[in-house]
Amino acid sequence: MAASLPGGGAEEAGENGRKSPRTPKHWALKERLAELVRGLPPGRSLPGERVLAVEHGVSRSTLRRALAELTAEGRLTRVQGIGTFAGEGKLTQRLRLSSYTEDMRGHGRHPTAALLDASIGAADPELALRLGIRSGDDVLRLRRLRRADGEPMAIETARLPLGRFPGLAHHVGDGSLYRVLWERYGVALDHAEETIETALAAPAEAALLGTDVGALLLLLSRHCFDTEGRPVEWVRSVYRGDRYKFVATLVAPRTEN
Amino acid sequence: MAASLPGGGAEEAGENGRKSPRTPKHWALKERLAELVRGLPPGRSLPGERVLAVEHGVSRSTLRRALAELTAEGRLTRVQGIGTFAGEGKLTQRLRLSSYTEDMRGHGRHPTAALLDASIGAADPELALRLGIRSGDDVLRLRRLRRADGEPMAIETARLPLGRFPGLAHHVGDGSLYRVLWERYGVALDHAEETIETALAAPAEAALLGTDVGALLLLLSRHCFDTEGRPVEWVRSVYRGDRYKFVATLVAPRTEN
DNA sequence: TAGTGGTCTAGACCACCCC
DNA sequence: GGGTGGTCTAGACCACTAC
Repeated sequence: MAASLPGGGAEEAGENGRKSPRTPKHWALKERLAELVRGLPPGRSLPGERVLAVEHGVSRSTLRRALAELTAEGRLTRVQGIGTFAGEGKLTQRLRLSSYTEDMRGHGRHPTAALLDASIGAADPELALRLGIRSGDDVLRLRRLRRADGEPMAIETARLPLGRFPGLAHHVGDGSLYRVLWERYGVALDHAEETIETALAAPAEAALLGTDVGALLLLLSRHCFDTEGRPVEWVRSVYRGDRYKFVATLVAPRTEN
Repeated sequence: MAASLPGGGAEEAGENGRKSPRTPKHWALKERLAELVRGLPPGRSLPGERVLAVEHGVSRSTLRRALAELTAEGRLTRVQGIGTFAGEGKLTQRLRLSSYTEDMRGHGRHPTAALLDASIGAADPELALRLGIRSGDDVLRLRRLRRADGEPMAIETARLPLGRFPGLAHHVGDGSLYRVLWERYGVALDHAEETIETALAAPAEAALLGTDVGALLLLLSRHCFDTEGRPVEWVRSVYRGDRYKFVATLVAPRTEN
């Protein structure tokens, strides 16, 4: 199978005569490969880059750009030294307090959380504001790597005001932090403000998540409050954009027209 | 100012002797440029690519990769034929039913919505399932381009079952669709399920949004239901990932321990 | 050693905008 | 014409994995 792609030049007249947007070669190639991948079962391996480039009549760089886009979309998985494989599709996680474990179980996946780091530091002014403490106060920083069936999925960095939770560092493990807050300190979470945006993987994150540097991430920032309205923690989580999507239920305001 | 970057080769011993992740040149360069951009007011222009590449002792390709990452993060804005400029930061939109207009006004922005297309087609099996109709039934497809202060921000494609809303195509304009549904058909939205994931800009989307092909997007899919639990519309929206973030309020379940 | 993917380079050429 | 950013190429070299 060969057949080379049309050049990047303008062509094809859209409806009405409105000029259609230019389609770069890498995008046309991406769509062609997407069609190919669609017919493969997840995990099935593809030919090497050099072979694919020749087969489709493009340079390796152009081929790599198309593959990078498919990888970002979760349609391919690539491992250095091993090969390129058909992707597994995205997992859906509900946007709510304390949901990772249940959602993964709901998908028939085995979730684990490894504590990467638990350290104490001083709050900078911004963090102090968020946690309702004074700049310089002690803050406990917990860093976890979440996996599903052993596959790295997300990095979660939580920060809590240590003044409210003395000795907390000795009580955290791989289990539920919220359970510890309730059982040892009598603090229950009430609500949180969570923002979602895109981000790119820094080298350290890429290493932990097993992605390339610059890979697409979903960045979730969660600001949690207890039943008295006091801030309890500030969590920054990055999820693999190629493996995750989030779902929320929206309710119409009562005073709707 | 010059000083070239360290090569991509392994080096530097991290703390403890744990091997630190390799930092590619483009990432180191990105961080260096990010520092530079941080000191600039939004809209301030940067030197051209060729100049920057020489200044930092890298090839134009590597420089471009660093600039692409900064652009994806919203820290730079680039326009072909014009130049590269410091970015404006991200806007925050609340995740709720019917919020774009109010949220933009809340930011002091002037929101507009242009109707790109209103057409009638037959539902494919998947869409029919979502809209609670039979495959092949008429579906109204509405496509809007949303802007803030004239800047393209999102493309919204809504699909509604025409059987429930006869003549709807003649009553839609640039105003609120939900208002029309209520005033002419007595249908009020009750709730929706909204999923959020990442996506890349196809050529047509890139042209409308003024981004490059392959630019980072946030893809929101909204499935709306009326007060009787019947599906009312299916909306697929793509927002510029470099300009947007979303925020939701999460509430703890009552039975939380 | 030989395969895989990942990085970086130098240079050609194109599309777009403004003068 | 001469500036900007965008695409594509050919090739060198690196890092990782398997045998």
